[in-house]
Amino acid sequence: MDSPDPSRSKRTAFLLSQLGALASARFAERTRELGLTPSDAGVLRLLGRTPGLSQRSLADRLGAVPSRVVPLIDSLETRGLVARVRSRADRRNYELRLTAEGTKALGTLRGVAERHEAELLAPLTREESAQLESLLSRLASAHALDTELHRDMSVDRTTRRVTGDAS
Amino acid sequence: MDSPDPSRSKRTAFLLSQLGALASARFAERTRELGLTPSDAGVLRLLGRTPGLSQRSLADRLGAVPSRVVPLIDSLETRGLVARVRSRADRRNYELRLTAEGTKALGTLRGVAERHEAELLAPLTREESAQLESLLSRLASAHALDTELHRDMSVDRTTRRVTGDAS
DNA sequence: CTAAAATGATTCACTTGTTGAATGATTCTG
DNA sequence: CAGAATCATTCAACAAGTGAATCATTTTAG
Repeated sequence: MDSPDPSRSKRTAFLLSQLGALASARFAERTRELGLTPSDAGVLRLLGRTPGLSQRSLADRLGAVPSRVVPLIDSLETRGLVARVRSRADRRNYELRLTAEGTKALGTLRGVAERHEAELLAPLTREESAQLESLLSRLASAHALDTELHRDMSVDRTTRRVTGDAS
Repeated sequence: MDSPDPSRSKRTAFLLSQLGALASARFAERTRELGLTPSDAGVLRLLGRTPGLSQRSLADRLGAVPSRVVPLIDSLETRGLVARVRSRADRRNYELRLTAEGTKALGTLRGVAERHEAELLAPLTREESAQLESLLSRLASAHALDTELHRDMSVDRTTRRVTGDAS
């Protein structure tokens, strides 16, 4: 009717959403076969990189709320993958660490992630994959989706409190 | 420990998930300001392209289950954006069409989608954006994420029924 | 040093989005 | 015409996630 060229642009964002959903769904399938959720995987990865984290800081780095972390760690602890030990320095919080089993699971998970990536990028050549990664990487950092979710961003918590008072 | 190069590859899929989630969230924000959900937007877009669709075929193209389509259309009908008229050929199903208001909303939505896309791709040059679209496009079609969600795929329903009997 | 504020973990009630099974009306098949 | 299939609908159930309230502990201020 009014637009002679509906295919020009304006579908990249849509493709990004679709492919992102596909990637997430496939990854979820794969982790589910290991008895893990994607959130579980995120926790293991984070604790592998930063042992001794408290639930609060884990929540921050995960972009989650503390009350959500509780059942997450509960389940991992029950299955013997993560251990809660009270911090001797500050007995309010735990120091979360991977158990030997947890470390093993993390290893398995890395393999899964690699196969997942390989499958997803199979239609592209090595060069194209590298190009894609470079482009996505730039988008991610430009949009402040840093390596982990909004890293520290201690502003957030403050803001939340302040606006909480204001409303 | 065992891997000397943790940054080699294997994060493209992760980036894709993250950026996809970001794109979806931003789009949801924008549509919410119009009083629409992303699902609403999908329905309007589909009915704009294919008027007279039944709820069943709409569900198929949306990748949703029919019972989910009911409240979706209910809400759009209540707001006067979509009309249900009984098919004279087959009085079991409706023919769904956009009202004048619905068509207007679809127009607004197209503008929103364009601004959304522009904002998302702002960090890239025109060339790079085109490159990205090309790569994503190839990934999408290679993974059978065709323009719309799994197009017809009448196999799906059959399979579901068959495996339902088997289990 | 002690009272008040802040912080970490936890619980709980609640919302939201989604699903599968059962139902009624209509149409198709043999 | 009788039975199977199909469309729309309702409903109960479910998972994920959130915010508010609570308790123990630590920090801050007077």
